[in-house]
Amino acid sequence: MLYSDIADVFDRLEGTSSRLEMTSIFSDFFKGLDPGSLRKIVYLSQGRLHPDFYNAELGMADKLVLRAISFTAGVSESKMDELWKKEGDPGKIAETLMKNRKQASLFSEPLTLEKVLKNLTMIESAEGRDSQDKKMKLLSNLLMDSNPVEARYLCRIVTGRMRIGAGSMTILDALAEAFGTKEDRPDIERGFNITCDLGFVAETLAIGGVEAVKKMKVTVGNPIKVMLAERLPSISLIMDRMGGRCAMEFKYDGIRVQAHIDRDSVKLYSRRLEDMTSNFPDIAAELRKQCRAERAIIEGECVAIDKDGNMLPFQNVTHRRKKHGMDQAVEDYPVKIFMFDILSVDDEDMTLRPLGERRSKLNETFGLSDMIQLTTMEVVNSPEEGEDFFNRALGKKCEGIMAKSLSQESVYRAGSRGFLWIKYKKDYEEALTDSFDLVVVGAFHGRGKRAGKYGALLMAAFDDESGKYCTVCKLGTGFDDAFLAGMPDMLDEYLSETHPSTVDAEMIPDVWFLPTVILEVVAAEISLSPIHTAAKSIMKDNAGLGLRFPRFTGRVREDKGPEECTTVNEIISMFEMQAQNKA
DNA sequence: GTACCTCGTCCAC
DNA sequence: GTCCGACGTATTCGG
DNA sequence: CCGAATACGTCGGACGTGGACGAGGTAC
Repeated sequence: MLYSDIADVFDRLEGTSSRLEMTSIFSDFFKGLDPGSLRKIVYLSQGRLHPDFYNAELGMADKLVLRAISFTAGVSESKMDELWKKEGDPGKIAETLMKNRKQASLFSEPLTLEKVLKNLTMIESAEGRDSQDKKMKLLSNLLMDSNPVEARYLCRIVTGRMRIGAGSMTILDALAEAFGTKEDRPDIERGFNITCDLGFVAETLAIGGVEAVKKMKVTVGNPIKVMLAERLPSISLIMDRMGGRCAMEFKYDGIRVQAHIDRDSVKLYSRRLEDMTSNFPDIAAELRKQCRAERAIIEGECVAIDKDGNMLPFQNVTHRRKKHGMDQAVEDYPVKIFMFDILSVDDEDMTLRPLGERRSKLNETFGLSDMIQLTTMEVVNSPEEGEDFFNRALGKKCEGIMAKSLSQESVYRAGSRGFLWIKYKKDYEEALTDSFDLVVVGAFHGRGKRAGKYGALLMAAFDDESGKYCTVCKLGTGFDDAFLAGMPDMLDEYLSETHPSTVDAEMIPDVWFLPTVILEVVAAEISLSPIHTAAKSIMKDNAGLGLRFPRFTGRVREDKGPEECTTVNEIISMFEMQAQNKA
């Protein structure tokens, strides 16, 4: 099969923003494919070579792809750099350079799907000495034989950013249209949610039709798409939405784990279905010990604790995400798991049962211990009770709460975000959270749909002692299109050719500004930062303070001069306050 | 050759 | 993780 | 009563901090 046929379809998809049209483009294309190719093409259309959970990556992203393009087209690194800043998309750059080249290579053969897959697979498996060069040349080898459109999507497949506007949900629509009817769509989606393998679902449909997909079962050992929660900005809105009554649960600040217990083997999967068994061997063993069923799938949150069993901030549990020296990490960073759901017990699918039933099943299936606990959960009947519960959650160092519907329809909706579960954190309510007035000291060029604009800003607080502006975060979300478009007008008059002497920064932006413009920023919390310079080495050696989940509130503080912005001292006291509240 | 640092990539949130 | 915008569909409004 | 306007949910794609790790470079 010719790769150009596939690239042309991607090109047509990118040309429309209508999901209905994308669906029919995909579905027409799918119908003509043999099942094996279909499977591979479905992966490619998502910028992948395998399903999400596949345990190997290409190890090639923007920078390495740019190197491959520059090697292929014979363009200097500095020219590449300039193009990268302007275009914000390696695919576009490759396309343009392929258009401009004088002559396609003389003996070039048309690229086939097989050839593309072969090289991509080799890129994936290259490792060790000179592997970066090898990866680069394997991609270059493909680009050499590409026409401009083919080159665009080769680069995008490798970086995993297809930018065709069609994600897995659109593919599922198309699969239903191609191999079934609209009524089959829920069954097909469920097939995806319990296998997590879009290509496999496509292949199964093409071979055995909807009947074959309906036969797919929740299986211990195969990760299931996790259920996600919607957000709402206040407890009372949540209670309205829930019809005045719901279950509330502490929302722990750790890593979500889906545990598959099967006789003597236990597998742990992350939210994005990566295998994390080796990272929490203690949890895996203890779950087996406490599980009274032969087989089960449960979900919980793994949280780091101190020696007294008190919960620690998120940063601690991330030390468990390592490959080497796990034994030491298990000792140094003890954890607990708080279980909150059960998806299967002894081969009985629990996902379609209502929440209450699942919770009782969870209770009766597991014994508890220091390491294995249940999330704190209560039935809440009014906003006041909800507020009270929320405050108790914060007191226990939780991030906030999850509200869960108690209706009979409250099933485990694998793979979807909906109002059956609603999360609430303190920083969702602006009145409850501290905001920061930070000065813009630099900017980064945007990528993709922000190409040619500033994609993010470098933000700083004022340090009265040194008289310098110290960085605390980048800021790249909360901007609407108008603000994004107006940024150059607002900022460019303060452009500085060099790193301003008044700015203390280790992170180097694409452009510098003289500290002038102040924006209001909210964040979830303040964390120790290895890169930001505010309060450097004051709280901890070689660490500064940074913001977690920073976003723009939409307010430009034109009323304030730069020296009136939030100070480093204020951030230090907020950080101390935050640590105190949690102790 | 080794020890250490930087850069890029990936993934948890 | 947060956030914004486009689309599609359901619901309400107005002639 | 029907077409137009509005409201709402879904989906996709921008962007954030921080830790770990592998590759590659450099200094000794």
